[in-house]
Amino acid sequence: MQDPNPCRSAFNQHDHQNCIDSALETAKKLCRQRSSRLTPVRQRVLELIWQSHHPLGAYQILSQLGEEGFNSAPPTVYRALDFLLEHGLVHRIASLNAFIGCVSPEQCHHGYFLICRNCGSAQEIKAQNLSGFLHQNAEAAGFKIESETVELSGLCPLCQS
Amino acid sequence: MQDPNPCRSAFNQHDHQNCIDSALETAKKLCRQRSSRLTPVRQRVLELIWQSHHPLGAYQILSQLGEEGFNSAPPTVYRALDFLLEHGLVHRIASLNAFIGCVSPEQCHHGYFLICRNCGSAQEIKAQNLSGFLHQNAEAAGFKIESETVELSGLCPLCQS
DNA sequence: ACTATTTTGTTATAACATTACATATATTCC
DNA sequence: GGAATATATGTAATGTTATAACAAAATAGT
Repeated sequence: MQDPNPCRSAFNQHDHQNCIDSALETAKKLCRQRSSRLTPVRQRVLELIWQSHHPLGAYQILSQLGEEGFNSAPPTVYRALDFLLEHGLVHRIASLNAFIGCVSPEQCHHGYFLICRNCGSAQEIKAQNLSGFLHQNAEAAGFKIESETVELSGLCPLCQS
Repeated sequence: MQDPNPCRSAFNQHDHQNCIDSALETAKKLCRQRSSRLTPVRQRVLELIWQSHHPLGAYQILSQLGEEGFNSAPPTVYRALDFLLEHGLVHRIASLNAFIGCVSPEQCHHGYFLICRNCGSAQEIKAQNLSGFLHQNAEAAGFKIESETVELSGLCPLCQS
């Protein structure tokens, strides 16, 4: 299956506008399919998140919304984020209390992340067999995994030099 | 190498007092070796954390300290936690904003966790090859991992039935 | 147009964490 | 032992992240 979103390269130069456009198109398509409403605030929050390679905090998003004339009370942004999370359009990064766009909202329900501690950029990775490996280990303890949080912090290629 | 702490079974019955005692002895030994001071507050925080199989939030710990006559302003507990974290005696679980004892403070610098969404208990697991696997995947992206957050949420054996 | 559902506005507050500066307690070295 | 230094704690205020509760508005289905 082909990935709909080219953005697997937060650490490399690329035309990110493509990623944003692609993410929005996918979001619209999914919401149409599910007859969910991608309202103006929700769409704008998704755009703001995609425009950055740094995971964005809720209050960063909120202040942007405020500048653009949207309502800027916390529930506004948290509701939009809840919606986007439920639809798998964004991920929450627990170790940062921040949000990042999901590169394959049609399939994945978890995300594995590389997070640069120096420049703050983050990239979702595929790690094909990881889920199976984790489930295997959990099974040994009789545990049934429902959601996976894998956040790897360190130095991105650029920040190593 | 033998594990100094028997507590690898938050989801099973066992004499947890042994785990607590063992953790405290190890902590004292490590601090002696490093000429760090395991002061009364620090030790009490470590005990409180070990007494629970549920990861404890900072403010839960704080209110316990308060009841016992310790100072109960936030910095008190956060300082103690910082100390314990630095020495690898406890882990922070990012997805819960909570803290849990480390079962092998002499070796491990990361922790992999199974967290029951129903009863709230959490268990650290070994997952031998996981770190290597993660590093391999990161390397493919030119990324250098420094710390690993792996938190697996789901149902523990007891809560599945 | 009427009704039910969903979404948004608004106010307040809960939960988690840090800053800054003062005070006290240990440790070191003479 | 006593002064100087380093480490740890006390205290007040504030910063940051997230939710609760209820009212109003917009939308969808009939």
